[in-house]
Amino acid sequence: MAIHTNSERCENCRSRSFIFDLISEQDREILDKAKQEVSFNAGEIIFKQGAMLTHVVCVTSGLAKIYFEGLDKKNLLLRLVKPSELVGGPGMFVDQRHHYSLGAVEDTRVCFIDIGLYRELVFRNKPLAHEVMARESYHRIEMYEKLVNLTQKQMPGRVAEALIYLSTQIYESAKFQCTISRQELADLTAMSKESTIRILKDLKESGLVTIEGNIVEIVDMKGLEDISQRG
Amino acid sequence: MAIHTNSERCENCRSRSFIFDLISEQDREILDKAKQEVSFNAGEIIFKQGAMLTHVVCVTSGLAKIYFEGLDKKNLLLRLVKPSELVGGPGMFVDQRHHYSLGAVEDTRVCFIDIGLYRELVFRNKPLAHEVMARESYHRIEMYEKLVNLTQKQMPGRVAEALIYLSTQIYESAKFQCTISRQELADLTAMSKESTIRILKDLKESGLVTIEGNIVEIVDMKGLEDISQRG
DNA sequence: CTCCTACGTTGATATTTGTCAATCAAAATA
DNA sequence: TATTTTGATTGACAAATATCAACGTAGGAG
Repeated sequence: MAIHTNSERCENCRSRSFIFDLISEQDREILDKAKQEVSFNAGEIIFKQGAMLTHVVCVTSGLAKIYFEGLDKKNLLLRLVKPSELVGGPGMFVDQRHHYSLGAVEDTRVCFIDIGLYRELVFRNKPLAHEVMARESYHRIEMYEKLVNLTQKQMPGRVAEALIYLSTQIYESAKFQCTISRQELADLTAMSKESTIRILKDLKESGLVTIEGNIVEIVDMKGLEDISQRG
Repeated sequence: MAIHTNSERCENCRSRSFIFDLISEQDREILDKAKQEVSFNAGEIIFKQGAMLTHVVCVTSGLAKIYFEGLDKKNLLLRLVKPSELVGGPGMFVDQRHHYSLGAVEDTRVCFIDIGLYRELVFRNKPLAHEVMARESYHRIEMYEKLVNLTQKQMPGRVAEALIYLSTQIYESAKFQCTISRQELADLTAMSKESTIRILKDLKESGLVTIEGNIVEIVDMKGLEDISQRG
């Protein structure tokens, strides 16, 4: 972990958050000066469930995971976070604590934004307030769907779903280097690492995907969607 | 289902929503005139997943359930809603659709509030906006916990958890008449009806609860909490 | 270079959980 | 009253899934 005081100006940052474009000129100036860019190595924790929520975070490069630490050290991977995405944390308006952890999957850079400032920005800029509300709601909808996936689908459906998610939402390609580990894939689908591996093997043998180490290619997207939907 | 045009004034309603107390005098007047009280019989649907989101709903008497309709007609019961609780629906700021259904568990009365009006109230009254945000966030936190409960605990833990929830949050008594059916209890814990019944029997035989039909009494709360926490 | 550790993989086995079928009781209907 | 119908219950069984143990492999530390 290293702090970069001389980080880029938001204005020129290709991974800046949507918030920058929904606030006043003056607020942009303030935000630009206040942000703190920090880089994390793969595997490091960016913020930790239970800790005080002092900042929100914008990922500027790399890949991070939002995960919930459950029973017996078991983690539930809620979603992955790509550059330009803002991670707030629902504790912001509740108890000033983090209710999940954020960890670096790959080497990752993030900008920290003070929570007090962020809150002010939200209440000072109506377009931002609308957008924050909409995104909050959107994530809640995603959550319901995740809940159904994990409780009503069995393993092949969940893994198929996860592969589609990785391909379309995260790596944005039918063929991708899967930078999350098998354990993390297991945490994403709420199953054991061994079962995850076995299902991957099955999908491979069915000819729906090819897998060489962590290089994954979706060969038959239609077939994969069938499995995902059937459950 | 029957419409009551001459329903009580919000001002005198003991089950009015928190929103009434966070808006201006004039807005209270407007809200009072605009609301439409409707009563539903047990089992009836108040609004349906997928339908256009035209109103938010405040439960004024009875008991309702928020549930997600998943695969193969299987429902996931997200939470129960008591009088004075407001049910918005996350689609409000997204796609104007309901992303879950609301159903009457007992005979239930609700007030419908036009979504356009509600939105205006939220953006016109800052205290309300804060509160709505806070509640939205709170539900999201609950969601994470539910996700862990359902994916990481096994059946006895889930049922114990559900009974504690019913006792402390819903019926507010150690001994209560469980007005939700075994099927609904199964939907709440994401398991089959038969398994739910078996676990209830186990808990009864362990002396943690007594169950006579739908009268449930928690005898050993500590023991129940242990089972719930252990998973 | 070698050891060590973390990750991936596989097989055998045990546990958890769901499904199916039958029965019973209570409530609704005719 | 007789008749459905619905919800609750139980047992037997099958399917899904986790756990345990063993082994390989690749990368990092010394």
